Amino acid sequence: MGITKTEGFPSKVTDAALVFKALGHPARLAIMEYLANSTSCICNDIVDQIPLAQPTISRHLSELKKVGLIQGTIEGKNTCYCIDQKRWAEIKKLINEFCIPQNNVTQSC
Amino acid sequence: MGITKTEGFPSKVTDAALVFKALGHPARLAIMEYLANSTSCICNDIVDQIPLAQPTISRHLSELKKVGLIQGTIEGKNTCYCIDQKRWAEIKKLINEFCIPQNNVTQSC
DNA sequence: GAAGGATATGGCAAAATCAAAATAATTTTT
DNA sequence: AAAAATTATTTTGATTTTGCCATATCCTTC
Repeated sequence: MGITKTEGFPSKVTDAALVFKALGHPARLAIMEYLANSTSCICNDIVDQIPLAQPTISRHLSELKKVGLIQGTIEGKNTCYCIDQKRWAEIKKLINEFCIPQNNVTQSC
Repeated sequence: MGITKTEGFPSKVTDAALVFKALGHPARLAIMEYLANSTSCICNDIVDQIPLAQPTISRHLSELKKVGLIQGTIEGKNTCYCIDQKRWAEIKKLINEFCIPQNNVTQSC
Protein backbone atom coordinates (compact mmCIF):
# COMPACT_ATOMS: atom_id res chain seq x y z
CA MET A 1 0.00 0.00 0.00
CA GLY A 2 2.96 2.33 -0.31
CA ILE A 3 2.91 2.42 3.46
CA THR A 4 5.89 0.87 5.19
CA LYS A 5 4.97 -1.39 8.08
CA THR A 6 7.19 -0.66 11.05
CA GLU A 7 5.42 -2.66 13.74
CA GLY A 8 7.18 -5.84 14.65
CA PHE A 9 10.67 -4.55 13.97
CA PRO A 10 13.15 -3.50 16.65
CA SER A 11 13.62 0.27 16.73
CA LYS A 12 17.30 -0.25 16.04
CA VAL A 13 16.28 -1.62 12.65
CA THR A 14 13.67 0.99 11.80
CA ASP A 15 15.99 3.81 12.86
CA ALA A 16 18.84 2.54 10.71
CA ALA A 17 16.44 2.05 7.80
CA LEU A 18 15.48 5.72 7.98
CA VAL A 19 19.12 6.75 7.63
CA PHE A 20 19.72 4.40 4.71
CA LYS A 21 16.56 5.63 3.08
CA ALA A 22 17.73 9.22 3.34
CA LEU A 23 21.00 8.25 1.66
CA GLY A 24 19.18 6.25 -1.00
CA HIS A 25 18.77 9.09 -3.47
CA PRO A 26 21.40 10.34 -5.90
CA ALA A 27 20.77 13.99 -5.12
CA ARG A 28 21.04 13.50 -1.38
CA LEU A 29 24.15 11.41 -1.72
CA ALA A 30 25.66 14.03 -4.01
CA ILE A 31 24.84 16.72 -1.46
CA MET A 32 26.62 14.76 1.26
CA GLU A 33 29.65 14.31 -0.95
CA TYR A 34 29.69 17.97 -1.84
CA LEU A 35 29.56 19.00 1.79
CA ALA A 36 32.41 16.63 2.63
CA ASN A 37 34.67 17.92 -0.12
CA SER A 38 33.91 21.62 -0.37
CA THR A 39 34.87 24.57 1.74
CA SER A 40 31.45 26.01 1.06
CA CYS A 41 28.37 24.97 2.93
CA ILE A 42 26.02 27.57 1.53
CA CYS A 43 22.73 26.28 0.22
CA ASN A 44 22.90 28.32 -2.94
CA ASP A 45 26.25 26.77 -3.87
CA ILE A 46 24.71 23.33 -3.56
CA VAL A 47 21.89 24.38 -5.85
CA ASP A 48 24.52 25.42 -8.41
CA GLN A 49 26.21 22.02 -8.26
CA ILE A 50 23.20 19.74 -8.51
CA PRO A 51 21.01 19.57 -11.61
CA LEU A 52 17.74 20.07 -9.83
CA ALA A 53 15.56 23.08 -9.12
CA GLN A 54 16.09 25.09 -5.96
CA PRO A 55 12.86 23.98 -4.20
CA THR A 56 13.77 20.35 -4.86
CA ILE A 57 17.21 20.78 -3.31
CA SER A 58 15.66 22.51 -0.36
CA ARG A 59 13.41 19.51 0.14
CA HIS A 60 16.29 17.07 0.00
CA LEU A 61 18.28 19.16 2.46
CA SER A 62 15.40 19.11 4.88
CA GLU A 63 15.19 15.33 4.66
CA LEU A 64 18.88 14.91 5.37
CA LYS A 65 18.45 17.23 8.30
CA LYS A 66 15.44 15.32 9.59
CA VAL A 67 17.49 12.16 10.12
CA GLY A 68 20.36 14.14 11.63
CA LEU A 69 22.91 13.64 8.88
CA ILE A 70 23.38 17.36 8.43
CA GLN A 71 22.84 20.52 10.40
CA GLY A 72 21.65 23.82 9.03
CA THR A 73 22.36 27.19 10.50
CA ILE A 74 21.00 30.46 9.22
CA GLU A 75 23.67 33.08 8.67
CA GLY A 76 22.02 36.25 7.58
CA LYS A 77 20.79 35.90 4.05
CA ASN A 78 22.31 32.45 3.62
CA THR A 79 21.86 29.07 5.22
CA CYS A 80 24.92 26.99 5.95
CA TYR A 81 24.56 23.22 5.85
CA CYS A 82 27.17 20.92 7.31
CA ILE A 83 27.57 17.21 7.89
CA ASP A 84 27.10 16.27 11.52
CA GLN A 85 30.45 14.52 11.78
CA LYS A 86 29.77 13.01 15.15
CA ARG A 87 26.55 11.44 13.99
CA TRP A 88 28.03 10.41 10.67
CA ALA A 89 30.85 8.62 12.48
CA GLU A 90 28.31 6.82 14.66
CA ILE A 91 26.36 5.73 11.61
CA LYS A 92 29.48 4.42 9.92
CA LYS A 93 30.32 2.44 13.01
CA LEU A 94 26.83 1.00 13.05
CA ILE A 95 27.11 -0.03 9.41
CA ASN A 96 30.46 -1.66 10.02
CA GLU A 97 29.03 -3.75 12.81
CA PHE A 98 26.07 -4.64 10.68
CA CYS A 99 25.66 -8.01 9.02
CA ILE A 100 29.03 -9.35 9.97
CA PRO A 101 29.16 -13.08 9.25
CA GLN A 102 29.29 -14.84 12.62
CA ASN A 103 31.99 -17.44 12.82
CA ASN A 104 29.69 -19.75 14.74
CA VAL A 105 27.13 -19.52 11.98
CA THR A 106 27.61 -21.65 8.92
CA GLN A 107 25.14 -21.67 6.11
CA SER A 108 24.79 -24.18 3.33
CA CYS A 109 25.46 -21.60 0.67
CA MET B 1 7.06 13.37 -9.77
CA GLY B 2 7.94 10.22 -7.87
CA ILE B 3 10.50 9.76 -10.58
CA THR B 4 14.10 10.04 -9.50
CA LYS B 5 16.32 12.01 -11.84
CA THR B 6 19.60 10.24 -12.42
CA GLU B 7 21.05 12.30 -15.25
CA GLY B 8 23.83 14.59 -14.19
CA PHE B 9 25.11 12.40 -11.39
CA PRO B 10 28.23 10.25 -11.59
CA SER B 11 27.38 6.56 -11.83
CA LYS B 12 29.35 5.99 -8.64
CA VAL B 13 26.74 8.09 -6.87
CA THR B 14 23.65 6.57 -8.51
CA ASP B 15 24.95 3.05 -7.93
CA ALA B 16 25.62 3.67 -4.27
CA ALA B 17 22.20 5.30 -3.93
CA LEU B 18 20.55 2.13 -5.21
CA VAL B 19 22.26 0.07 -2.53
CA PHE B 20 21.31 2.50 0.22
CA LYS B 21 17.77 2.55 -1.08
CA ALA B 22 17.57 -1.22 -0.93
CA LEU B 23 18.74 -1.12 2.69
CA GLY B 24 16.35 1.70 3.52
CA HIS B 25 13.44 -0.49 4.49
CA PRO B 26 12.93 -2.18 7.87
CA ALA B 27 11.94 -5.50 6.35
CA ARG B 28 14.94 -5.64 4.05
CA LEU B 29 17.30 -4.62 6.81
CA ALA B 30 15.77 -7.25 9.10
CA ILE B 31 16.26 -9.86 6.38
CA MET B 32 19.93 -8.92 6.06
CA GLU B 33 20.38 -9.18 9.80
CA TYR B 34 18.61 -12.50 9.94
CA LEU B 35 20.81 -13.91 7.20
CA ALA B 36 23.93 -12.70 8.98
CA ASN B 37 22.98 -14.25 12.29
CA SER B 38 21.19 -17.44 11.43
CA THR B 39 22.37 -20.81 10.27
CA SER B 40 19.30 -20.99 8.09
CA CYS B 41 19.03 -19.31 4.74
CA ILE B 42 15.75 -20.84 3.65
CA CYS B 43 13.16 -18.42 2.37
CA ASN B 44 10.37 -19.95 4.38
CA ASP B 45 12.26 -19.43 7.61
CA ILE B 46 12.59 -15.77 6.79
CA VAL B 47 8.86 -15.55 6.20
CA ASP B 48 8.32 -16.98 9.66
CA GLN B 49 10.56 -14.35 11.24
CA ILE B 50 9.22 -11.24 9.58
CA PRO B 51 5.69 -9.97 10.17
CA LEU B 52 4.77 -9.65 6.52
CA ALA B 53 2.99 -11.90 4.06
CA GLN B 54 4.95 -14.37 1.97
CA PRO B 55 4.53 -12.55 -1.34
CA THR B 56 5.76 -9.34 0.27
CA ILE B 57 8.88 -11.02 1.62
CA SER B 58 9.49 -12.53 -1.77
CA ARG B 59 9.40 -9.06 -3.31
CA HIS B 60 11.86 -7.69 -0.77
CA LEU B 61 14.20 -10.61 -1.34
CA SER B 62 14.15 -9.98 -5.06
CA GLU B 63 15.04 -6.32 -4.52
CA LEU B 64 17.99 -7.19 -2.32
CA LYS B 65 19.07 -9.63 -4.97
CA LYS B 66 18.68 -7.06 -7.72
CA VAL B 67 21.34 -4.81 -6.17
CA GLY B 68 23.59 -7.77 -5.46
CA LEU B 69 23.39 -7.75 -1.67
CA ILE B 70 22.21 -11.34 -1.56
CA GLN B 71 22.28 -14.41 -3.74
CA GLY B 72 19.53 -16.96 -4.10
CA THR B 73 20.02 -20.55 -5.06
CA ILE B 74 17.26 -23.06 -5.59
CA GLU B 75 17.74 -26.25 -3.65
CA GLY B 76 14.99 -28.60 -4.53
CA LYS B 77 11.78 -27.42 -2.94
CA ASN B 78 13.43 -24.54 -1.13
CA THR B 79 15.34 -21.45 -2.08
CA CYS B 80 18.41 -20.55 -0.09
CA TYR B 81 19.28 -16.87 0.25
CA CYS B 82 22.67 -15.72 1.43
CA ILE B 83 24.49 -12.44 1.85
CA ASP B 84 27.06 -11.92 -0.86
CA GLN B 85 29.91 -11.38 1.59
CA LYS B 86 32.38 -10.22 -1.01
CA ARG B 87 30.03 -7.56 -2.30
CA TRP B 88 28.92 -6.61 1.16
CA ALA B 89 32.53 -6.07 2.20
CA GLU B 90 33.08 -3.89 -0.87
CA ILE B 91 30.03 -1.82 -0.05
CA LYS B 92 31.16 -1.35 3.53
CA LYS B 93 34.53 -0.18 2.29
CA LEU B 94 32.86 2.25 -0.06
CA ILE B 95 30.72 3.65 2.74
CA ASN B 96 33.74 4.05 4.98
CA GLU B 97 35.52 6.08 2.35
CA PHE B 98 32.42 8.13 1.82
CA CYS B 99 32.04 11.65 3.13
CA ILE B 100 35.26 11.75 5.04
CA PRO B 101 36.00 15.31 6.13
CA GLN B 102 39.05 16.45 4.17
CA ASN B 103 41.69 18.03 6.33
CA ASN B 104 42.33 20.68 3.68
CA VAL B 105 38.67 21.62 3.75
CA THR B 106 37.46 23.88 6.51
CA GLN B 107 33.91 25.09 6.68
CA SER B 108 32.52 27.94 8.70
CA CYS B 109 30.23 25.67 10.66
C1' DG C 1 -0.10 -38.74 -11.37
C1' DA C 2 -2.41 -36.62 -7.56
C1' DA C 3 -1.56 -33.94 -3.54
C1' DG C 4 0.96 -30.90 -0.85
C1' DG C 5 4.68 -27.68 0.26
C1' DA C 6 7.65 -23.70 -1.15
C1' DT C 7 8.34 -19.74 -3.83
C1' DA C 8 7.39 -16.39 -7.51
C1' DT C 9 4.37 -13.48 -10.19
C1' DG C 10 0.25 -10.66 -11.75
C1' DG C 11 -2.95 -7.42 -10.37
C1' DC C 12 -4.90 -4.03 -7.45
C1' DA C 13 -5.58 -0.16 -4.08
C1' DA C 14 -3.61 3.00 -0.82
C1' DA C 15 0.05 5.76 0.33
C1' DA C 16 4.49 7.87 -0.26
C1' DT C 17 7.94 10.10 -3.18
C1' DC C 18 9.78 13.27 -6.49
C1' DA C 19 10.06 17.37 -9.23
C1' DA C 20 8.97 21.92 -10.42
C1' DA C 21 6.14 26.14 -10.71
C1' DA C 22 4.29 29.58 -7.89
C1' DT C 23 4.57 31.86 -3.88
C1' DA C 24 5.95 33.27 0.76
C1' DA C 25 9.24 34.73 4.16
C1' DT C 26 13.45 36.80 5.55
C1' DT C 27 17.41 39.50 5.09
C1' DT C 28 20.57 42.60 2.86
C1' DT C 29 21.40 46.37 -0.08
C1' DT C 30 20.40 50.58 -2.18
C1' DA D 1 11.16 51.84 2.16
C1' DA D 2 11.82 49.64 -2.22
C1' DA D 3 14.43 46.25 -4.66
C1' DA D 4 17.13 42.27 -4.89
C1' DA D 5 18.88 37.95 -3.14
C1' DT D 6 18.42 33.63 -0.60
C1' DT D 7 15.82 29.97 1.15
C1' DA D 8 11.49 27.63 2.60
C1' DT D 9 6.77 26.28 1.82
C1' DT D 10 2.62 25.19 -0.71
C1' DT D 11 0.46 23.09 -4.40
C1' DT D 12 -0.06 20.04 -8.22
C1' DG D 13 0.68 16.15 -11.02
C1' DA D 14 3.10 12.12 -12.37
C1' DT D 15 5.36 8.03 -10.76
C1' DT D 16 6.82 4.61 -7.60
C1' DT D 17 6.49 1.85 -3.56
C1' DT D 18 4.26 -1.21 -0.49
C1' DG D 19 1.34 -4.90 0.89
C1' DC D 20 -1.64 -8.58 0.04
C1' DC D 21 -4.87 -11.69 -2.46
C1' DA D 22 -5.20 -14.92 -5.92
C1' DT D 23 -2.84 -17.66 -8.74
C1' DA D 24 0.88 -19.89 -11.16
C1' DT D 25 5.05 -22.66 -11.03
C1' DC D 26 8.12 -26.02 -9.50
C1' DC D 27 9.56 -29.75 -6.75
C1' DT D 28 8.78 -33.59 -3.60
C1' DT D 29 6.16 -37.21 -1.80
C1' DC D 30 2.68 -40.43 -1.61
